[in-house]
Amino acid sequence: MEIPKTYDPRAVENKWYAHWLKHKFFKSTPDEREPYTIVIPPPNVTGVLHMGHMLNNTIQDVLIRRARLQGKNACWVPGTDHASIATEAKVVAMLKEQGINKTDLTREEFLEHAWKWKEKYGGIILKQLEKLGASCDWDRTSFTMDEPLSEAVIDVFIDLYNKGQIYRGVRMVNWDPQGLTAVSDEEVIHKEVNSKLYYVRYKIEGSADEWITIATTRPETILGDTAVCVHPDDERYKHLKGKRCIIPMVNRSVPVIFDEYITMEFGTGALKVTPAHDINDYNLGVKHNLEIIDTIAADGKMSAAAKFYIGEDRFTVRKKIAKDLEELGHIVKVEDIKNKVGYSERTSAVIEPKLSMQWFLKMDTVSKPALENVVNGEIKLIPEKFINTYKHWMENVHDWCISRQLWWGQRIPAWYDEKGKTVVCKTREEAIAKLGTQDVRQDEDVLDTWFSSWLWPISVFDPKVFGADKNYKGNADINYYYPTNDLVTAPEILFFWVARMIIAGYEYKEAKPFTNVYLTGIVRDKQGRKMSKSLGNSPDPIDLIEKYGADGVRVGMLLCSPAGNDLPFDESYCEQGRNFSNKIWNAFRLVKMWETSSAAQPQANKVATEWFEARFNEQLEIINDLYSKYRISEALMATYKLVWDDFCAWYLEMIKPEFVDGKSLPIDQTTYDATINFFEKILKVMHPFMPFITEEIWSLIKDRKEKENIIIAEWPEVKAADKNLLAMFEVISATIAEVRNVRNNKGISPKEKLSLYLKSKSEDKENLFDEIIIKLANLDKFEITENKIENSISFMVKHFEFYVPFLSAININEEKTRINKEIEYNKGFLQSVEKKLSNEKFVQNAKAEVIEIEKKKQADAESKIKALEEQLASLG
RNA sequence: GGGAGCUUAGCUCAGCUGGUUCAGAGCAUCUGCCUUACAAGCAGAGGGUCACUGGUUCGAACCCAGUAGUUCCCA
Repeated sequence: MEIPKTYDPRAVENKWYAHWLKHKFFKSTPDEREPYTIVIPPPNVTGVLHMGHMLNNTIQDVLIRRARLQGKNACWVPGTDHASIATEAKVVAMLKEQGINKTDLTREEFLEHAWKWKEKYGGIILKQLEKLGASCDWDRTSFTMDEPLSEAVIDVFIDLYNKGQIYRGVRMVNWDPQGLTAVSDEEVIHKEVNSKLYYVRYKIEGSADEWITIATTRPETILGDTAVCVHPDDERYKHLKGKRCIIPMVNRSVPVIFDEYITMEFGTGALKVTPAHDINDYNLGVKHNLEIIDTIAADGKMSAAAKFYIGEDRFTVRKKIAKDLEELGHIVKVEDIKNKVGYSERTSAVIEPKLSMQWFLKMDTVSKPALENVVNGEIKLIPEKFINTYKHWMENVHDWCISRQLWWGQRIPAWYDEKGKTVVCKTREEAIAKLGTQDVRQDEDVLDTWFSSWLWPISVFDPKVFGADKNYKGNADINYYYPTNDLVTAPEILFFWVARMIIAGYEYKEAKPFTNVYLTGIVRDKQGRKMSKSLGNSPDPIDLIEKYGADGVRVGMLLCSPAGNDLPFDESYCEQGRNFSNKIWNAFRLVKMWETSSAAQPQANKVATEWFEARFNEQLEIINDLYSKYRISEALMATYKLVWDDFCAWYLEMIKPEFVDGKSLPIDQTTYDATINFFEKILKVMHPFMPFITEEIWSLIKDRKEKENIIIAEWPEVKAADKNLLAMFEVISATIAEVRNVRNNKGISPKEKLSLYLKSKSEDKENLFDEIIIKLANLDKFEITENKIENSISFMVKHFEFYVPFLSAININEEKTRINKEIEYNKGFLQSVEKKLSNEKFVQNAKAEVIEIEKKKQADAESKIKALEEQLASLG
């Protein structure tokens, strides 16, 4: 059989993914095994796969595949969320292209278009996950607006309303003038920007020429001012008590009020108060009973109440009014200033604080168990540093604005009669009965998308949990899979989503939704910028997969992703991943090429197999431990080194048969069998990271039965590792490296055979497995000598002293310098050890073991120096 | 403005309760090799006053205080 020299992932990956699907290896149904469950953070239905998804889902797949190998009933539930704002915006844009205005459609017509859009484009991202190898149970694919899940959302709204946790009220909300909806506090991104601070003077009412100067970054809101506020202790303004001033342009008389809220040092110490357009001003307004004049309409343009610039955008007006005030003589000065401005997470529009009627969920009581159970470790955040952030947020949590002025989403089940009387119930019929009139109107708004996805870990298994029947015990799925095990997500949605899922878990299942929350880093480009579509600095993951193979990209992603740390992504990591694929592929080619013989197993091969067995067990234990701590990138690195260094570079080289007359000699059957067994084991350990290539090699390395696939194989068990053997191998490998070093330094070809002598009186060389050293160091002999060898290069490994004799004369001076340097180093070291040991306080305070160690260091250094000095003397 | 974290080799990161031959790994770099598994490779090597300053200690990358830089969260 001819095996290509380089591994080609393309054909292999499609083939195996189809095979896994065909045999339903990803499918999970409750049984007697231990469950291992992950629910996917549902990607946005409008989304296409980006590097963040790539990282996130690779980690989930690694965890799921390993659990599956460990014999657990692994269930990874996929799905998408309906992303109300983003999707509605997409659909509106699409309709616009077709010449249709949203405002010309009825709600039902619009939703019909939206659903069509969803059917057409909504599945793209899930298809892309297949390319990556994601082993989700696709039969369980959920969507937050699926009928049963939507019903669950409505049930929850009604339930919380009935419990008095949901209320409706006029509040200052974060208004997105582009999306034309309120957004929650968490959806506002504050950014520092360069602004101007305008100093504007207002005339004191009834005075000839007395003024009060305020400072503002938003002069366009002057038209809505209903007071000017100063600090009661401010000497500059004490005389204005009881006075009023005149708002320019609109010529409105407003009071000068006094409040300790004011920072005297900022600006002039006098604050203009616009209760309709600033949350702090709003609070002042409530306190001082001020008039509220809403001068900015929902679309960010000036309303009729403003009286000027009606219909013009707030930012245009900012420039115009500054100019007009200047002309009227009201501008005192203008300064440059840096201030924070809120932007909508969804549309990037500048958020406008706006008073409006919204629905809120009270957070104080429902959030209690969610705080408690993270602080006490019942739910673990990985890395732990996020507990601080989480705690801080939960302790200062605000009520959650859950209504959105959109059509795409679950419509709020609140009904009003013509007088505005409100009932909350599931159907119009119920509402009619309760309100006692046919004339009922349902609330126009929908619920925040997170108000769906906070139920996700429950609703994907059993949406009926939220139903009215309080005695409902749950279906087989929820009782088996819940609580789920791990959640893998980005820290940016810790509050949006994670915290709220925990709240819902305790509220509706009296149990946590998951045990571990693994928070990944943010994928950044080389310059440290977050990868985003708008910056165009993100590679297309699908292109990367084409180029390096899914296995290569998976490895590449994980190599640079310690938990919770951002990862500055670079394609070269994928290259490293691809190279790793190729390495294991070629190891496979080598082994596959061998023919076997019935000859007895040579001693060297026996030792080699025993060593690798020990090494494998030692490393597997480390790898298991790293997994248990969710140190995934380190588990990968340990796996990488086990495969590349230990298996390929050492083990295979040790047992590799010689090439004679253009043909490999056969290998003995015992060693061959052991090697295949090792190969299978390392493939299993690699499989979570590199599912495709491991499945391919697994299928080729041995005759397999139908459905005998690595994806459902068993994770190897750790057996005791022979510590002595491992220690001895350290000496062997160091010896081989020293000989190779001699070659390199002296410019001797690797093909030229050398001799090696060990200075020893005893027979301890036997333990050094001479055959292996002879083979890997390319020696013609390896012997014991009682005396030093003339004209040779010497080196030491531990307490062993070696000689490599030379036919040609060696440069004595060079050797002397080298040995002297080494003596010097060892003497310096010895000195530091002796200094420690002669320090009374050290001897008194240090632990006995530590002192023992120091004494051993002393003895070792002394004997080494002695040996080196003898070598030096022998050089004359 | 308040809070949290980070700063170790050119890059990305390890370094457990302070104590094994004067800090480890991968990549990158340099040198030599196209040695019939792999040049997407092999063999070897170099590279760090552990951000800075001070303190505690017999002993500090690790503990404490301060300074600087940086990231994130909240307002």
